[in-house]
Amino acid sequence: MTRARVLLLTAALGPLDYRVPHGTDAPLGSVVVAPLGPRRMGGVVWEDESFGAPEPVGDNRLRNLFEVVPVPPIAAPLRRLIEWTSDYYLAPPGSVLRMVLPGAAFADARRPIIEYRATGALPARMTPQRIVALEKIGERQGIVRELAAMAEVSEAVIRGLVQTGALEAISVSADQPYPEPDPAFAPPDLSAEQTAAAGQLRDAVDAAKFETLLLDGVTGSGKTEVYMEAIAAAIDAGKQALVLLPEIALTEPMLTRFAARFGCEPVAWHSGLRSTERRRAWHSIAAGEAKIVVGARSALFLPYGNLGVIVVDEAHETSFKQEDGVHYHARDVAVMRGHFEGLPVVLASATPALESLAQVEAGRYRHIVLPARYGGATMPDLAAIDMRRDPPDRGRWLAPPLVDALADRLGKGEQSLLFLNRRGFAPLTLCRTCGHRIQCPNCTAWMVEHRLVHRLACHHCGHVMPPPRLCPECQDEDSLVACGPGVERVADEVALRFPEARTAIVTSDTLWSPAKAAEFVDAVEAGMVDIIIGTQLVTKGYHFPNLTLVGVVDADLGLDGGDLRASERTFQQIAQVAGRAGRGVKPGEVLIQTRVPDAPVMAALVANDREGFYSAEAAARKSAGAPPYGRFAALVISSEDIDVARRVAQVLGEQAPQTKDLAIYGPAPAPLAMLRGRHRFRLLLHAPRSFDLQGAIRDWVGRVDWPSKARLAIDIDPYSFV
DNA sequence: GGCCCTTGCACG
DNA sequence: GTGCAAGGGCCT
Repeated sequence: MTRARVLLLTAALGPLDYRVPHGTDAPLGSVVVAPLGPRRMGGVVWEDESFGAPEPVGDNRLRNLFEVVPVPPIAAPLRRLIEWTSDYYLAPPGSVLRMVLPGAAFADARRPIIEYRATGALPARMTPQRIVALEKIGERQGIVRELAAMAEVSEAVIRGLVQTGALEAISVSADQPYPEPDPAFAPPDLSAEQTAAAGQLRDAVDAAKFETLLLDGVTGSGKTEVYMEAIAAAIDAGKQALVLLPEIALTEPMLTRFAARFGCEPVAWHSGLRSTERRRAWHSIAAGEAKIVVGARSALFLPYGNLGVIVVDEAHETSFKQEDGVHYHARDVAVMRGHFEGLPVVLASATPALESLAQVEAGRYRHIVLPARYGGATMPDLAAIDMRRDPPDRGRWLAPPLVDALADRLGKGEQSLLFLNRRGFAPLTLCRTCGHRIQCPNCTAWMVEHRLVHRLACHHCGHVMPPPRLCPECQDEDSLVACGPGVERVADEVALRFPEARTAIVTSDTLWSPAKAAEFVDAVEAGMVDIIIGTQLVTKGYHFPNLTLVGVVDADLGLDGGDLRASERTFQQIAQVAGRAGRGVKPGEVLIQTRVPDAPVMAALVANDREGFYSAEAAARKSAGAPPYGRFAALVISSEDIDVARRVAQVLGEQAPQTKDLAIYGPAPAPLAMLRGRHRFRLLLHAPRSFDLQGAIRDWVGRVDWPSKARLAIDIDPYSFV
């Protein structure tokens, strides 16, 4: 009789033993479906020695596996990566496995899926819901659930439209192959420096050995063209290439750039895919057929059949750190994947993370530098506007020098970008009469006014409400005032000052789909936009040659909050957005509005002194024992019942390990004391690099018994301190 | 005694 | 995660 130990797709369980039915073959790594109580559950056949080698269960308790799923087995290096991730981030292995095997893995790729799209025929009975639904769906297609989500109506409305013939069924095949990218399609015209860098990357890919390469080039130096050569080398060798991007919004323009270089679009992987696309992509990736995959961090765990290189673009971006579920950092796990799979990992950035530079210094990463912009473009001029000396008018946000500069560009027909990392119209609504501030009922956060859609919204839980006319506290009429600026308010000011200017607001609210993102790029490239007002969404990736002025509306915004990376993040964000200016023949100018022009980070930006900033920041981190020279972990205890959360946090605090090297702060209410209706208490751990932080946490948490109403989230190497 | 709700635990 | 059984409270 054959047994198989199976890691199931559930967070609650370790590996369980099953019987392999006669005539079935289930080698290590096989993807299987197993019985679990009354349910069927997916899993992977695993080594007996893993997860502390639990005792095998008696033969009499074994149940038969239901089936071995006809997909390629999960290879040993990926199994090791799953174990490592689970171990390092103290996450259940089943949760990590979920990222390797999403539902799409179990869907039969050969079976077509029925999607629906509008026929243009209108139903005899038109209801308001039906009108809205058809309008929102437009030309798009999808399964019933997706269309209902798109149209923000119930599935019944969609089914009704199918009944009346307003939507027609189309059978979509999920196993059509993707077109093959051609490495020789449009080889780029590289500068000498780019050629040298590309050569190093190509050699690393050809060597097919683990190595981490930090591709460090100023904004506009053509890093993308360089790493595309590494990808070409992988394809030449018959292998796959993975490119990780920090945001979904960047994938669409990147697909276009890849199509220009390789003759066809690569395969995209991100949370916005429809189920048919997801199924097709997963199976093609697992089969080793999808040659280039461009995706968000979740693409990192997919079971590539034949991976040759991983590129992490904008590798300094903190959005690579997952903040819920498994708290992994995709940049760090990418390096581990390279280690287990024996392949090179390229980290590309104009403003590398201090962590990456420390690895270069330690001799673990190879440093490849592109010091100059491509095609003779010069770096923009940066200057600070001292908001204490040159304040904007009352109730305005743009200082006179910035207004003058905008007027100048408008006169010359050049484009400008105003950067403010704040969505909506105003971050706070206040009652002038009683001082009441409108807060989210579920979170310790203010409701943010979004005037374009006439709503107040919580940016943490998504709660929305219409803006009240009366103060909810004192019932006074028309006493509520908006405090502080968001991008919409800056756009209002621009419209007031320059009524003739054509503006575009760019945030996740306005660029919520790939199509919208493409529309925006087209409009700017066609010269249909004079002034872009945007959040961090516009700091990266875009190349608009006619954009010559960047205004940073509030450079100090990221500095408060006591985050250990606040200075680094501010430097990176402003250097990145500054990099949008002067990418063509016309030189760029960057004006930074700040109240603290003497702060080291502002001074370094203006003096274009990256080295100085990094070495001062590194010294400060070193003396504080902060990352990358020391380590943090956060334990967040949460419950809907504040007393339960407080009590559990208390008990956990009392049981804390007492070790010389480990400092424990708290428990204290987390900075975001309530989130999505759950009260939160936090313990912050700080230790030197050499300390076994995970081991200590494992022992500690294991000693405390846990009431079912309280939840514990463990965040190793946290990036968010709320 | 019977019914409902909560809690704890097994699930191989 | 989810289903089930046991335990406790409370109504009839």
